[in-house]
Amino acid sequence: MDVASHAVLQAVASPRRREILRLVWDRELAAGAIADAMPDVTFGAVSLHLRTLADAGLVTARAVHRNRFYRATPEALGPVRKVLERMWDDALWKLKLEAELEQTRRGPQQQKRRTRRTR
Amino acid sequence: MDVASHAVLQAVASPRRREILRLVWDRELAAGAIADAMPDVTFGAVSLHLRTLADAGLVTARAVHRNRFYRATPEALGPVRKVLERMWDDALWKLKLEAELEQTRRGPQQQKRRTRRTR
DNA sequence: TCGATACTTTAGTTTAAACTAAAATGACGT
DNA sequence: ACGTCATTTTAGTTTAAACTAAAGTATCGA
Repeated sequence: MDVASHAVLQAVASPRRREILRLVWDRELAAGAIADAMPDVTFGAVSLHLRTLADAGLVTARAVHRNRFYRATPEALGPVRKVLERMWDDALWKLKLEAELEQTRRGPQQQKRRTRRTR
Repeated sequence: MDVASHAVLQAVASPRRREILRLVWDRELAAGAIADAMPDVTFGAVSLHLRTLADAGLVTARAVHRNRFYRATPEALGPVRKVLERMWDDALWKLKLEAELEQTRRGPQQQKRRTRRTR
């Protein structure tokens, strides 16, 4: 599980981002048009989701005049499919996971397999 | 995108749960053994993750004496793979998404495509 | 160069997720 | 019946994500 695949999994885990992804799946659409298609959320929020999707490689942007046209890059889902398929036989997965976790560790302060307090 | 697929995507989006999933991918393991393999998190936290994974259908539990043995059910990843593959041509996906979003909507209070304030 | 348009970024708030600590549950041995 | 063991659940806290409002950036037309 590399960093890129993690970003893709994170991206598609959000219903909101899947909604956006669906809109630009088979056509190019300007950021504003995407926001208009989602009346319950602000333009700013949509823009942030687009950035998340772009960082994951799930969409690409093309600037034309003042517009930025977004479109899905379905190829990006390929690697993830493979990750899901190969989880079980990837010998390095565990090690990669550990490196990945190191950045978000929190760690317990006291209790760890605590013996029940005699009351 | 049905509820079940959403649960699976949510479940595998977490590095911690992928770590657990990896541990029980090719063997049965008791909840305690899983917790022991993850020294930086409490038993309670592991148990909650196991529940999330079980709700998503990614693991199944088997009770033996006082132990509960968990094991991954790789078949559960099949539907998700298909979802990722078929996103683009699933005519119902958009409608399903809308139903799915209705439960987590927040909605803007004022601003929506605001005309810039004349200063 | 000024103002409008199209979008992005920042700052701050609210909501949800992850986690800990401790109490609760349930099965077993005695 | 009681205590212990393995695990789950609850309650409360911390961290991260989603969102809004507003400011910032860049491009275009007049």
